[in-house]
Amino acid sequence: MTGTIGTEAPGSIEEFQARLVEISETLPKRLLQCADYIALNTDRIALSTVAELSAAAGVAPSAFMRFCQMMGFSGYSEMQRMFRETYKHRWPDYTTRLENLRAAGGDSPSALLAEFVEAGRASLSNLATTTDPALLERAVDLLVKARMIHIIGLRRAFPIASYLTYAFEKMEIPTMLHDGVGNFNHRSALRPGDALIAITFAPYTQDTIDLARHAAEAGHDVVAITDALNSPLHRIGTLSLMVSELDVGAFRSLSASLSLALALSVAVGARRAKK
Amino acid sequence: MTGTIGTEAPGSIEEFQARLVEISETLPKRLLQCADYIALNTDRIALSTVAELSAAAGVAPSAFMRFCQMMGFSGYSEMQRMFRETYKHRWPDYTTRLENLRAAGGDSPSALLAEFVEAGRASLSNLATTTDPALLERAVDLLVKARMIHIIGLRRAFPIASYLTYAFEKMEIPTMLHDGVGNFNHRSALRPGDALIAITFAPYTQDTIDLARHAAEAGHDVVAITDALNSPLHRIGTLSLMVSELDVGAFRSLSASLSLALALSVAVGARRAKK
DNA sequence: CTAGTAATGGAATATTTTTTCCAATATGAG
DNA sequence: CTCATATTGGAAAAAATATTCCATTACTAG
Repeated sequence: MTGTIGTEAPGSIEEFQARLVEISETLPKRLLQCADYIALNTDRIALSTVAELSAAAGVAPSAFMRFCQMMGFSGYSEMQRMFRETYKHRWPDYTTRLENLRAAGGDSPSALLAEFVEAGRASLSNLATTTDPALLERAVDLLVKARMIHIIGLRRAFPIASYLTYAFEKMEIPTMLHDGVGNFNHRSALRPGDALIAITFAPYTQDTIDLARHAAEAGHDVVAITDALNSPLHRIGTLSLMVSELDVGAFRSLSASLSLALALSVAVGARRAKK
Repeated sequence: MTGTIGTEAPGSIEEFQARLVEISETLPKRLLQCADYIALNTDRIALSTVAELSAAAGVAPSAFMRFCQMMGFSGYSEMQRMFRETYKHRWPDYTTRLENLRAAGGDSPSALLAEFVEAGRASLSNLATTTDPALLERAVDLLVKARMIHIIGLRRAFPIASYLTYAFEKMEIPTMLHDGVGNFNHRSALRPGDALIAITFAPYTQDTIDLARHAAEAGHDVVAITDALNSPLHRIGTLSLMVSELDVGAFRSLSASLSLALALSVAVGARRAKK
């Protein structure tokens, strides 16, 4: 038996890679094959079985098994678990985390700020990895064609609606924000050729849904910005853009939603300016 | 047996999502629970076991199994295989995906999105490292004491002002948003013991500065959220919190400002609830 | 209220995947 | 060349996981 005992299992991808380099020096042929393959295909570990990986690396499963042990894990499962956990942790559960914080008496404003910053960063990464460029492109197309752009987003979605309005206004694109002031019903302001951007997140706001439905039935293009597949807007809208944002307690940082909205509006502005 | 036969299994995430929406209409309670959970956590399928997912969705494993069949798969394994295959090709790795987004180049929507995402992430990191915990703490103190919290933030700062208002409202803290609707001047609404949160970034909005000055002169506590030392608010406010946000072209992502605002309001809410 | 049908949860079974073990093979020192 | 030791591959055992089946419960129409 070759000495492996006494070494801790890597707890992060960085540690994993460090260890990989370290042991590569002293590995026999077959195990080196494993190491080389893994060095190039680290990200396959989370999704593949030993059988698949060993076949791809050109070694027997049992050899691969030994490789895992040389890396400091008890076996393949433990190694895989590390990777899966890491990938899942991109999406931590903030509600419980916040409760823990509070329980530990750490609900100082700066601790809260740290949580919001974290949540915001995670939401942004997630937005970058899940957004479909083609869909975004199509949304821009619709809005470039529109004679006038109507915007609705109430309560939690209101900051986004208002920032969109600000951005369009600054680029001198005809825009109307349906803000509900005075409880006036402006739905008849939608004229042929107009488009609507509707924004709502769970729990969905009825007025937003109503206007979106009305617009869709009247034949307007409706670009929906919402949070999930089962959102009512998804069924109504001509096209829906999905943003999932992490909650911290009962609140959402909105970072991702705002970035998406802004990218959308600036792209529309740029394309219009070209004409 | 309920009719499922004859439907092809979804072969891509898009098809999967379409089918999910489609069947959601007709699903019984438990299966709907599965659908709702999956709608929000689609990306977990590739990495989790039925046992984990069903537990997370709050249903029995067998119910989850039936859900998979309703989706058109022979079982969970087949469904999972579809996701694993998809992810093998485009693994949601932040750096790679960001490059993909950028690849479209120029002012394409996805390249812009990448810019905003990056700017947002950088601004958030910067916020976390530059914010002074003691200052934040003092701001919270001021606001906890206040009889009523007035909020002003116009134009570019309006989304932040409105989200603050939303947050305070949800926590049942007496709040008034000075939004400028109808050009009414609500400055006399400031009563003894009230505090003001004033938000403005360069180019500074005159109305915001005016109200802040008025409030300060009348002896109210003014918490300023602004962008630089030379901001007029900085001289006026009792206390000012600084956020520097990166620009993308002429626009700002607002991620950092919103996170700061939210942390502030939640901290105030938490402290008030304790009393 | 009742019968009939659909939905549900849990336990039993089947399948896949991991892990261990051992005999066969290679390697290197003397 | 030979022995001692290290390495390897395959097959059997163990563990984890998916899937089916069925008794029980909840609905619904009459």
